[in-house]
Amino acid sequence: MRRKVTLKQIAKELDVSISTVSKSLRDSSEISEDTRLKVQAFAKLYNYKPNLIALSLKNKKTKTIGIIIPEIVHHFFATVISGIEHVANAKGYNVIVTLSDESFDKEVINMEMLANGSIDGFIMSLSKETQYRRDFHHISEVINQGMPVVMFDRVTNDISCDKVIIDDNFAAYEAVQKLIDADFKNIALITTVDYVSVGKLRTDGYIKALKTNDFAIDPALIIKVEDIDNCTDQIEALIQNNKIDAIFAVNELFAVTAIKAAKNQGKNVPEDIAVIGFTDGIISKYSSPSITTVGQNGIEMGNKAAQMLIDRLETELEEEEHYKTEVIETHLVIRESTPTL
Amino acid sequence: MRRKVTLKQIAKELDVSISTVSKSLRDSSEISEDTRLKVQAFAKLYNYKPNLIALSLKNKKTKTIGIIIPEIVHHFFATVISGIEHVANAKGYNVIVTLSDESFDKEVINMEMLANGSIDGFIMSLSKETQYRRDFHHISEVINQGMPVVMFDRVTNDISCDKVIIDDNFAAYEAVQKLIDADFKNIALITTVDYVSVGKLRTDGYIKALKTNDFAIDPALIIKVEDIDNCTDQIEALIQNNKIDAIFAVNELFAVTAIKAAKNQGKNVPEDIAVIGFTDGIISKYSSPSITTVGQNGIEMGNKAAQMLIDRLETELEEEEHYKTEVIETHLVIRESTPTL
DNA sequence: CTACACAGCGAAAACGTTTTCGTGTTGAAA
DNA sequence: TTTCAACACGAAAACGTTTTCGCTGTGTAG
Repeated sequence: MRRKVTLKQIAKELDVSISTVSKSLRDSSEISEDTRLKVQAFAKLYNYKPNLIALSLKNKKTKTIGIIIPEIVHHFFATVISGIEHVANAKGYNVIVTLSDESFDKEVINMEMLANGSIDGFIMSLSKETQYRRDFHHISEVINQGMPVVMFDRVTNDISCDKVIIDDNFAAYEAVQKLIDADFKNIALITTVDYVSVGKLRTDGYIKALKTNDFAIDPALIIKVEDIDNCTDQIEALIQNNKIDAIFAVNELFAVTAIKAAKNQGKNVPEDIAVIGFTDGIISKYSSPSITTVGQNGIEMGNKAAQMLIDRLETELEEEEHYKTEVIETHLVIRESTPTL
Repeated sequence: MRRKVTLKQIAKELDVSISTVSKSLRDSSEISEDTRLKVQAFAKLYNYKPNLIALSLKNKKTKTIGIIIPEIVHHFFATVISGIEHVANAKGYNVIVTLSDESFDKEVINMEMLANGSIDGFIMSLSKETQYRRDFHHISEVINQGMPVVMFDRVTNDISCDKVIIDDNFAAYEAVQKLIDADFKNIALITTVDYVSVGKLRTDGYIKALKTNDFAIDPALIIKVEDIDNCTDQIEALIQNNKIDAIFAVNELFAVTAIKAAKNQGKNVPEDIAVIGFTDGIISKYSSPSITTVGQNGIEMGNKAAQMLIDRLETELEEEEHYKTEVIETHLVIRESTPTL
């Protein structure tokens, strides 16, 4: 077992000083060609690689980005990580991932953990509980210490920092408008509880679309799901309502569950009920019928977020503040769960 | 902007030595209660937290686990990460995730990157290209430097280290046997190219089941998909074969694609063709019909892998070698794509 | 009164780098 | 022969910790 070799060991072996070794490896002109080549050869032989921890300590830069997301098993978050990782890697950064499990406490703990030197900046999406409690002190604290933060998707106005979002409200509005244009009259909404920021925004978009077209808002056509893991009953109950000819769901899961519920009740999608979902993930693509949905490009969000964070890290000169909010374009992905619109 | 406070600053402020501050904060008995309380109060006020990078350098332990996987947008890998992250977190470890994108070079680069001090040990699953080239020097090198490695799912016999796998061969065998028991006679196989280790093992399991039951191996019933992103045509062609009454697919994607292809050709699942897939992910659950599949518990694999790695890290005393291979139980998840078996 | 134990604290090394600032040697110019 | 520049290298500081060891002063026992 050959343990990793250090500058000190090379120095000792070649009977020169540590400085000489370091300089040789960095091709400093201070060192004679003789010594330089000798050192480099030796270093190559022993496969010397600088210790990144030591470098981090010295440079006060870790070249590492910390990510905090609610869940990694959600396809959308996985795509965002993928997006972040790719641009980070291209720029020489690593990525530490931690999960909040939608819990405020875990979010705080992980954040404090990473803030103590492990990373140069954060990219994060708020946990449900954090959004519910509206307690963001951990985030402002980190920002106050001079560590940049980029928030994506689930963001808050209470913190000023760089953000990457989609226009949830408008995207929902557009989707519902499509349904209205296709002459659907009784469009139901399956959404989340209001404190989930994106859920609320999408709900607002739905309402806006109805109002714009002078449709009445019928509470019987709207359900707000509390527990996403047990939404089936609630959704089945909704679909009992025979008035409904279309459904807008604020995520894939609600959409596919609605389709299954409809089938169970002998209703065909899209003939009897049209369905539009939100998020173009695995489910929408492989469901039968496949689901028309609002595509939010997770990869692109990740790319953008990483880009913004790294930009801020590498220009850190001045311009604190002057935060930007990037809006990623969405687009309706037309599939089989809607008739040709 | 209040930057993070260090021992040195506290020492200066209170006019004591750095050692005194450090000892006070660690409740050393060397320090008088007076000084101790004074220091602790000050530290709390300024929210002192030790710099983890400095600690890592000093202790030669980072309390961080490096993960290298081919892709994060695969649900299975996401669940494994989730499993790893949870036990790692519970034990005070962080998790760095890097992606190989199925590329040998990226796998090597990321591995070397992380090996230079950033982490205490690896958990990894081989990229396709690495499996194809059978070049594992980067891994043996890391192990040689005394850094423990745990491989999961896509492993190789060429490297001896701790491993977490499922019994792919047996699981496939069992699944196919179920189909045979249910009196299916012409069972097709949709698998990957042979160098993908788990694909090969599952293929072998299929063949074993057929042979055990004195079924002929019909090459016309077996396809090996090269490009997973463009498997549709190949699969549709297979299903043209009207002999086929059942299909065993080595992953979810092949299974769902087969079902769609069957539908397109007017064949009903499971009435005309039964389908069993592999991996119990999102697709199997939400597809219509939902898919009977071999469940491999990613969370559990992640848990186990993290457990094994941390065990090895924290007993590092001796017992190099003595590597274990843990086999995680699989189970057939019965759903709608097979008739009641 | 002497010796000694012990409490309380600080200096310094160590982890592995990079970089600034000397310092000694050589050769050439004056 | 003296002076000075250039060259080649080393010492040491710095990043932020923890820990070992040594030092000083006080109090107590002999």
